[in-house]
Amino acid sequence: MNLQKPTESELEILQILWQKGPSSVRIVNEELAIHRDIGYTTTLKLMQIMHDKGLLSRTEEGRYHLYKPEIEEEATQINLLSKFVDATFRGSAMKLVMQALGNHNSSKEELEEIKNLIDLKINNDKS
Amino acid sequence: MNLQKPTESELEILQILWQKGPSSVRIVNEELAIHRDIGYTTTLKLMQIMHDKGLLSRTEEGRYHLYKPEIEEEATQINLLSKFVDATFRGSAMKLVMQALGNHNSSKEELEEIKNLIDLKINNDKS
DNA sequence: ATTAAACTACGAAAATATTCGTACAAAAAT
DNA sequence: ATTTTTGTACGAATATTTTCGTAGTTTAAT
Repeated sequence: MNLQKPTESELEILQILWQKGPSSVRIVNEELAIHRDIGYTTTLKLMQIMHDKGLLSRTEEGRYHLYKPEIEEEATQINLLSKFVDATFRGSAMKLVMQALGNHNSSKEELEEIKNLIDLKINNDKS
Repeated sequence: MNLQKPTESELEILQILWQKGPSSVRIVNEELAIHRDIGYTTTLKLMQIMHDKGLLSRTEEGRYHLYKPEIEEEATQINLLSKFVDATFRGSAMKLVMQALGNHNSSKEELEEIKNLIDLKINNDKS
């Protein structure tokens, strides 16, 4: 299995690929360039490294390559979240949740959704 | 203000100092050494660098130094959390909360506490 | 009064991560 | 047919973070 921690740059690239689906280096680079200064060959090199590591697979489409993630978005999020909770909240997921709820505006609908999830958990624990 | 992102090692040290209060390099090093292999001078250097950056202040207590954090635990958590949500959950704090609730066992009491927090938020938004 | 132990300071090596230049190949435009 | 554009490959420079060795100072122990 592949549960190594991607670097920050790698995560940026993964996000783009998870969002847009299999993409060429050019597409990814254009997306990255919206947020920061980055050269084409830098993106290329990063994606080649990720390919070497097995984080991305690729297929030749004519003269360019299409890259796609080899790790799943949700599994990766869970993995990173668990490390983040340990490092930043000394393992207290509850503390993190409270902070997240306290510091972000969220709609009534979202909040109700979370309440439902909690009720579900409470009821599950009963049985 | 000081809201630069501490490195992983720096965060480990901050956690120890937040937890145990002002401490000497030796104390911090002993704590770090529980979890991983690390030499005394490595910890010393890290703490000196953090002092240079203004992350830690120190007082001479006889022949050694007592270090203490110059940034607050909660403010730092909020700062890191916001960056983490952006990088890992593309800004969706709700997604993060759901994952955190879904993947960590938490007591009925804690869950009730969160429900209360949510109700509070919902009512606040009404007024 | 020597020696050993517990410190700090600091340069520099090692490990990681990021960035980019240059070389080269293939396709598209002129 | 040349030139320009759009790709890949890859070595190497930079930047950042982590690690530690060595030197030197002060205190404690023999």
